[in-house]
Amino acid sequence: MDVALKHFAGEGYFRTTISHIAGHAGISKGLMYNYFESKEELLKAIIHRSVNEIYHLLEPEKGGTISAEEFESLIRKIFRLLRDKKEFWRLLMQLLMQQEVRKFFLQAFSANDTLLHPGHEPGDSIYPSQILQMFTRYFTEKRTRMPGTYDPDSDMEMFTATMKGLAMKFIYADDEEETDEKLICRVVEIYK
Amino acid sequence: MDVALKHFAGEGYFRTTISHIAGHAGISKGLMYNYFESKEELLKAIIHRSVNEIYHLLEPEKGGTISAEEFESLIRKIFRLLRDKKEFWRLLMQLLMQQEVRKFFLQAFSANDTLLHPGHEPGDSIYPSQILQMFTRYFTEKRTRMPGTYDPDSDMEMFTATMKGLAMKFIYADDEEETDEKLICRVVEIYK
Amino acid sequence: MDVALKHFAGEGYFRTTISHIAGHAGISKGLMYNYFESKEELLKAIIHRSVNEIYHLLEPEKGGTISAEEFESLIRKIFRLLRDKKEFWRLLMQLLMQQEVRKFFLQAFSANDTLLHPGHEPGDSIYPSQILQMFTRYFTEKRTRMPGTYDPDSDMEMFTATMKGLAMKFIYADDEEETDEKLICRVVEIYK
Amino acid sequence: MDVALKHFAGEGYFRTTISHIAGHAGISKGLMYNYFESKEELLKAIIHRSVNEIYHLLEPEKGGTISAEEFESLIRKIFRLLRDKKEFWRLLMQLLMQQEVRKFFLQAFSANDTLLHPGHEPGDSIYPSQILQMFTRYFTEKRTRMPGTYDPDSDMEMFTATMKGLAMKFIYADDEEETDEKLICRVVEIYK
DNA sequence: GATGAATGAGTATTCATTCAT
DNA sequence: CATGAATGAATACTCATTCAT
Repeated sequence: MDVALKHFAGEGYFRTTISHIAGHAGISKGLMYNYFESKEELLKAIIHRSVNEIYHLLEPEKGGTISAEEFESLIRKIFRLLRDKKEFWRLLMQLLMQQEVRKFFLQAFSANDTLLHPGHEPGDSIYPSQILQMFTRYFTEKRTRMPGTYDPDSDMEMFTATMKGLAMKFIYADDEEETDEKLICRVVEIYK
Repeated sequence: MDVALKHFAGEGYFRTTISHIAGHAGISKGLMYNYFESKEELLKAIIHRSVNEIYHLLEPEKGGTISAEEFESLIRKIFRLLRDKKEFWRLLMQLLMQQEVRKFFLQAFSANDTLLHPGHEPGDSIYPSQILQMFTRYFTEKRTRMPGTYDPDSDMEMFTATMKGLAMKFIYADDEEETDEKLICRVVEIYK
Repeated sequence: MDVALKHFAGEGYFRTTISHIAGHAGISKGLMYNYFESKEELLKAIIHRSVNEIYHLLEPEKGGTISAEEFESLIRKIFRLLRDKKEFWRLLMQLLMQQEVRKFFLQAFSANDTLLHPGHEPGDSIYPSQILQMFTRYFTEKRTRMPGTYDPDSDMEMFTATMKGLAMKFIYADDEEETDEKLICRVVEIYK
Repeated sequence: MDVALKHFAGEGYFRTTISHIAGHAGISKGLMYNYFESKEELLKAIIHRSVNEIYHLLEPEKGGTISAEEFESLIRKIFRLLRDKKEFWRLLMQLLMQQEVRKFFLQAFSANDTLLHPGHEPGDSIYPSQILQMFTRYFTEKRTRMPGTYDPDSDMEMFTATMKGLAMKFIYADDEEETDEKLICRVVEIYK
């Protein structure tokens, strides 16, 4: 699965052949099919695993509202996740480029879905949408601290966009730059 | 080329077959090869065309420094470009998901390259990097207006990230939302 | 289709590879897939064709009751069909050895089915069951000619069995024996 | 072997995988190869066993000529055999659909062959051809009882065909019908 | 005896590409 | 300009068979 993820992320799911993966993994083509019923099943298994890991790491964030400190720590956690699972995010981005897949994920995104929540009881785990709601709530409550013309919706949108842009930057950075720290600080500074 | 772009963008370059394109375009498979030497040539032709169109639209922006008004109009131009060429950007994003392609574009990005500058004499046209340099210059000069702790580099990074995030949002929006205006205003407001 | 039928009938559907058929037909493997979507589709096309031919030959037999002369001519027609389409019958027998296929054909046998009646309007063509019914009627009416202990049901069963046994003999006869004439005469003599 | 026979007979020898048999037999794939050298060996073992059983049941019939009573009892024995070993006959039929196999069996049929006479000394056991010869003799001698135009050869052929047809009927009957009795009586009545 | 991980030759199928017409 | 028949290399997948444990 590690070898497969690496190649799926690098060359793309379709361009990567089972033979190629098997070869690089040091096993035979046939053995691949002892473990995974098909190429697609292999892909799903990889996604399952990564999604599971990510959810376990984000699980503590569950719960309701967050303080400014928690906001900062959550953002740092997210960026760490982007770095540590670079290959998975690259694969995911690539898959999301396909209309069909995009639709599927959009649907699975907010609901209790077995693909995104494998092995969990409904209600047990954290959903992507929960993270988003947390931020929405955070910006809404921020208004009480910052009266005046402050607009939570607009802030949420800008924050989301900036996070996405930075995510792209981090995911596709080839080297292990340390300069990101400044950017993370900047995000926290602006949106905290 | 229109039909091809549509399907490349929607289902992906690899999943789209020449037969499929020909069928939807109402011509025979064979005729495709009268116009384009190969599937890859077709892809390049599509990219050429779109890049050309985009460069023509951005050409006036060439030249040195820009005023605050020009900054706003440039941003609006960019967002218009994202909207109008949605399918091309989707295709481009998808291609950039492949390491190999990414490397190629990264190299072609800053230099005078035939792929990105087809039919143009070297020096004739605008380069992606020129647009970026323009923004860099804009934020550097902004310091003269905003003395104090203002950091141009950091602003440039945040601006770039936000723009990327918004670009993603606009490119993959399925419907023709009009609500974007508020976001564009916000960007201008923050970074102008 | 002729080459395919020959090999399907001889070596069996599963043991016959597409490559083998293509090779013997003097065309490439790929071209096979221009004509038939899959191996199974090829099989179906072959069956369609033969079934069609057979139905056209039996069509005049349609209609209600038959005289003793018609009985004899029908039997002769059937034996001619067995001889002329030997390969098709071998293929069919072979397919019917599979439970699954047997079930399918049993169902399609008595009803208006597109597999067995391709290109025909419902009611237009003759059904296998119609031939059987014809014989049943024939034996029933025979009682009026042969009063006493004569049992039409039993005669029908014995006749059917004998016909099946002779069919097997004819279908799997390797050489073109002419000695069959005597047997056909015997059947007519006994059951007429 | 029982499990294998069942699946070979139902789905076909080629479509039945070793894994499938092993799984249904509750043992591992590997263990199969401790017992049988190959899939083909397994097939042969199954045939050996069944052929042996059948021969043991028919052994008493050996010897020269038979009376009318023995004729009837032999026929009943044959039908019982068809019923009791349904699955084996289905498998055999299926194998005989292949030219190659047909040739092989045709040759083994009349001679002393290890496949058909496993564990027996030459001359020890009964051969299929002996049964046929017995019937031939029976019909020949019948002429002494029925002088006139009676033709033993023709009777033998019709009898064989009818038996084959009935055999097919019995082998492929899904349910355990009891109505066959009437048919058996009819055969005896006609050919005795 | 028993397992199941491992192999590799084989098979159906796809699809970009060519080319005679 | 236009067609579509034809090709063949590539690819996912299957399955009988082996073998270390």
